[in-house]
Amino acid sequence: MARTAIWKSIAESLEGDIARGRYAIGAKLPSEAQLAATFGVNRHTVRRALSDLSDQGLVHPRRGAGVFVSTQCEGAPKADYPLGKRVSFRQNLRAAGRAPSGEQLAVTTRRADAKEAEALKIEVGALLHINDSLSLGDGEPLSLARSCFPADRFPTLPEVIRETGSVTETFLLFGLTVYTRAWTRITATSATATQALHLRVNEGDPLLRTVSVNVDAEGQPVEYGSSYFAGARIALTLDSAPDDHNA
Amino acid sequence: MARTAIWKSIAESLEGDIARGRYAIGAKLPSEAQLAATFGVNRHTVRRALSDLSDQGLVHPRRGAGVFVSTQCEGAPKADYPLGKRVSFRQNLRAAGRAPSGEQLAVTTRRADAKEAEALKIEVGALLHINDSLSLGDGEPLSLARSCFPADRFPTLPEVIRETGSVTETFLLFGLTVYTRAWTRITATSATATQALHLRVNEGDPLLRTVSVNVDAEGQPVEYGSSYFAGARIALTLDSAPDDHNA
DNA sequence: GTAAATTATACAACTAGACAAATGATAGAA
DNA sequence: TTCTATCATTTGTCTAGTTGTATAATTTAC
Repeated sequence: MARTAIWKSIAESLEGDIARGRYAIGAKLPSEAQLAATFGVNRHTVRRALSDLSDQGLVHPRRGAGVFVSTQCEGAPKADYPLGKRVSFRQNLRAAGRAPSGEQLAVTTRRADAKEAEALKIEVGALLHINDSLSLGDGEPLSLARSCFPADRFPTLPEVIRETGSVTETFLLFGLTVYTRAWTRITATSATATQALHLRVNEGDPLLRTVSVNVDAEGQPVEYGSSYFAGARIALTLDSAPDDHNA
Repeated sequence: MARTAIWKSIAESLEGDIARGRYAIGAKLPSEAQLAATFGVNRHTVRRALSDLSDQGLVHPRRGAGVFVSTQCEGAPKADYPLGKRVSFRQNLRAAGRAPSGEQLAVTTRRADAKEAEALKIEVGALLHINDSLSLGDGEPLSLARSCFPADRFPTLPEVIRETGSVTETFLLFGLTVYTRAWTRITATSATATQALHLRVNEGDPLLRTVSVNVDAEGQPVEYGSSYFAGARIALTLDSAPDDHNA
């Protein structure tokens, strides 16, 4: 009788509910057990349907927590992220037509190791402020970033960045209006379990890793940053027009 | 295929931080709640990780006080991120498909699809010469490159490039001495079976993909290229020194 | 009859929330 | 100063709920 599979009709039903706004973006669907009860089927059948929605990118499950709506329609295109001399995450995203937002993960202070010291041209063991954050575009996690700042130059940075939540604004409050990217290194890596969790991708999925240093007008390093981008959602772009695409 | 447990990934991360000296001996780790927030997991999952470190003797918890580092971990060297060779972006450009050590894979001619036509600013269906090549450094495969050229501008390109094996030289023979990169897009992908074979990596390993267009002095596109770099062996670097082309 | 779809069961991994127990800091009183 | 009470923070423990995975039995479609 059922010429269409049960799971498929369930998937379509849920898909309709999501598209119709019955479940808002970010909302939690009823548990698999509940759905199974209301549809009158086995939990695995519901899981098959949810797996389909998950493949489409409509929902995103979190073990132990539930299944959450990620977007109302599928197939969002990759966001272009220009790497120029002046890089502002928020500006870049707005230019790409996506609403930027950020999530502060941790602000810590510790001593610099050799690599960090070299990049920032400070002494090994000098104090660093470190800001870990997750950046989102349209609610989708795009990049996981760690920025290191020399503490002697930005002594009160932890409080400031906790308030502003933005590196650009923080620099502004320290009177640093002009800074440019000195260099960037780009590599490809695989997502670790925790990275995958934050970026909402699967473990082992390809990530873009950028490591970069920003310098002020005098060429003094002010930020040493390392970011992981979800490879499926972001394309880094280089316009090698010698110009500054700026404001 | 059992994924690595989240708690294990967290344990490894903390272990690395301790080994790297981020947390000194006797230092107090962030509270379980803080760690849970920064890792984006439940406190119990962090506790599972800490319990592992505690079993290893790396840390010791004190109720009401915190978790403290007991010893520096000597085992588990935990290679940071093997960035591999550092190849300057310009070198990569020269090397991409035109290094003398490169290996010619195939030269074909066919009609342009929509994307290629747009990139090269030619008609869809116009003839293209396509050069597939593999470039090596120190005998290691570094990148797998495909370059597309408009056939009407370089009619005899297949023979020429087969002889020279170099795009730069080929351009030279066509009287094209000055050309610059118009733009580059960088994404992360997973290696397919055939790509893995050529690049001598494992299927599914992360790759860097660059797509770019070279233009002549008049801004006319002359080459549309796409390269796959072995993510573990290559780091693309961007020096945003004031735009000097060439050395 | 066979293969696919669905059900059934069990357990592992993770989340959520609540509460108890120990600690560290502060303020006030003797 | 010294002691004490208090409070916020932190680890320890417990219960319950949710998703992930593995195995096997049963029904359904062809």
